[in-house]
Amino acid sequence: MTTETRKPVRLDDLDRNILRALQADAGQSLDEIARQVGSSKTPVWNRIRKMRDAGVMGPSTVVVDPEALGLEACFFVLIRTSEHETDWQQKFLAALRARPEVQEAHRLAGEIDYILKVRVANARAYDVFYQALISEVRVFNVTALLSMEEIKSTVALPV
Amino acid sequence: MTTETRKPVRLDDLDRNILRALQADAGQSLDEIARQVGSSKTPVWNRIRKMRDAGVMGPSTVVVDPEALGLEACFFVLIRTSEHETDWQQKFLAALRARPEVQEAHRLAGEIDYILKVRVANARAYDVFYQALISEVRVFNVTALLSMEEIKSTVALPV
DNA sequence: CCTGAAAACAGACCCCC
DNA sequence: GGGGGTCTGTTTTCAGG
Repeated sequence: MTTETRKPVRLDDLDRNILRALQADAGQSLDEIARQVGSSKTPVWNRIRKMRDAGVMGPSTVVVDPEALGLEACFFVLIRTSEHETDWQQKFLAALRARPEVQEAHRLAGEIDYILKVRVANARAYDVFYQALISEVRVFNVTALLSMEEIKSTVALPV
Repeated sequence: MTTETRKPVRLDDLDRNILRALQADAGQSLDEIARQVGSSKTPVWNRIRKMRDAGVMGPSTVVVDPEALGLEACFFVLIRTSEHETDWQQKFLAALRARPEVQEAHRLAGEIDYILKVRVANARAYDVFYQALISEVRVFNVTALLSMEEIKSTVALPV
């Protein structure tokens, strides 16, 4: 069993400023971040380490342009189901996690049970995904919303 | 005026493997990436530079745990509007881009015109956001879907 | 286009304040 | 807990095959 790091860390202004800088560009040098937040190398490094250990931030990643990979279609999928047994749910979650085209999956409150964000090459590829999904698990109703334009997409949280 | 980098770059297998490694952890050393993809430092570095220059990948970032920042509520907002003049649209887009709690905004095909993903501290904070938004621009119908559980959330695209 | 070495650089850890 | 220096490893560059 993996020990989930769940320490309740208090973040002060310096921590938050560092997070902001790292979210903007994680490739910056410590000196540069230190300059931006009005501090010096060592404190910045100590806080980064602290926040990493506490699980406040995950590993750094690069954001890749989907179009460069030929992923030109983005769907939001609204799912209603009639099944709510743990058994069904486990199977459904496993299916979602296994599919790399699913970028986000949330269980919702209210009439709609789940929402997915799915990135695929085109409408045809979405249909392949959809058929595969409903063959794995029973769902009651599925609505796919096709994105025409990505107005905004950011991984940065307001710090 | 910024020159939008829009070169159509062909990515071969080595490029894609490098992207996969960087998406998993952008903090790895070149040697380690080179080892993973079965190549050597310099070629890996050349391709990274090429892809950066071509805009295939953006700057590296860190993924921050929303709960650590006290952002415990996530809403998907479905918006219908009756207004479709460019003037209204410009104002709407500007409002979305200006609000840091909006993590994603897409213009959709079909009955629903827009979908937003909004991260806030709690339901109260969402209402503040919502009231502010509808006071800035007229919308016809708004449905907010509250996320109960984030089943999956990844920034990594299938490469 | 890759290999290997050399130079510039930044990250990790120290002691002192 | 922050300031500054130092050592180590990494990034970046470049000559050569």
